[in-house]
Amino acid sequence: MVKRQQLIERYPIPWTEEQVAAFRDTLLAWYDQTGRDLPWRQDQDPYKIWVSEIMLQQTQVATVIPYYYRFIEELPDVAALAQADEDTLLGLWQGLGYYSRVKNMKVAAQQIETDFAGEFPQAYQDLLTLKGIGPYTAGAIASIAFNQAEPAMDGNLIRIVSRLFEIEEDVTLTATQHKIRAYLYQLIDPERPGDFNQALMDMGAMVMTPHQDRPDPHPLKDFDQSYQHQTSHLYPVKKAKLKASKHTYLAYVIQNAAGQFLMRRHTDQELLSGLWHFPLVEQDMVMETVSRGELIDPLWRDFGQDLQALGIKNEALKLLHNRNQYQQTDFNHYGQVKHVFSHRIWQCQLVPLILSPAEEMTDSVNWPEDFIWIDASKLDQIPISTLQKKLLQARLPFDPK
DNA sequence: AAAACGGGGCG
DNA sequence: CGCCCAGTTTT
Repeated sequence: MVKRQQLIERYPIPWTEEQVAAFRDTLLAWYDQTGRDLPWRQDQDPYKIWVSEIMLQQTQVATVIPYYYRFIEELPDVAALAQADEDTLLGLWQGLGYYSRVKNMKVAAQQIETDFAGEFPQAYQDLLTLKGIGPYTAGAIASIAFNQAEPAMDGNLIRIVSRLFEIEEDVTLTATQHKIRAYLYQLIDPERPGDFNQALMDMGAMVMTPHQDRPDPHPLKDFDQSYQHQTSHLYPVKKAKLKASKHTYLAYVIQNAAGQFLMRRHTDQELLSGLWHFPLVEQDMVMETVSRGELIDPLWRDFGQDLQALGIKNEALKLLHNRNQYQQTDFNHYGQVKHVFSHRIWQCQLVPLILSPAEEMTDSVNWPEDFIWIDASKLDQIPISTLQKKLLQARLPFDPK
């Protein structure tokens, strides 16, 4: 945990004191006039703040309100929650989702009884020790219930600050969140920290929304760099996460009569280039049952040329057990391997084949350099990828070790 | 620091 | 149905 003073020194806010004061006044004036009047804003009972914050983590305000009333009526304080039985809790939570969180709340209530003598802890660091309370909820309770100048940094506050200052760094990075937290430390109104946080939450939910396509004038526009430049829609900057695309592969485990495996070195154009693998062929759909042809054809389509150059005839490739139809369950028996790259996910289905000795080889004229037959005992002498190691670990009808 | 978790809501 | 969300927990 980086200390507050360290962060402020590392990231001084690029505003004058007058600007900061004007920002607070503008924000709180808007909140006093326009902010939402919500049930848990009636008083500063930390228990009620806590219950509402946990509920709001997962559901919209309108949905939470009836649940909130019911919960508080049934379990009005920490002591009641600490003693509540599981069925009561689940009943009160039914329909909200994330049921483990209400279980965490009961654990936290018991922590309050045992670790804090039943007195709701006030210090941010103490709040963090409670099950289910992380940085956001600890900040919300410390500021709203106990008037401490702690930011409640949720998605709303991150979005607003990133727009105000046009923060170009990826907000998913820890360093960027530190910078935003540092700015919030300097912005938060020490006189009304709870209202300050709730004002920003309301602003984020009602005005400076995520999909703010048309940058309307808004109450904070004079403080909003992204409004001045009409760039609000560009913030917050998030890592262009190439959503990992999913791909299915058949991994052919081909063994000859001598017990050697056929392996292929990936070319420069491929992923994992230079490393040796069982021949892999992408498959765009997985079928319930496949005929021999449906299983062998993809291999032949991609590598038939090479296999012929190796002296392998199509007919010499036999499915294990020599069956014509393969059920999906047969596949499961041979195992699958999942491999995750940063940008793609490969699901590999092992396909064990044997090369029929009787019609095994013809003479090879020009041996393709990218293919070898290799003894299982020598697999550790060639460079292979983690994926290939996983394939070797997968359940096979024969033991490659 | 990154991944796992989690179940309702959404396209 | 599969993906996404937004925080906490776990590794």
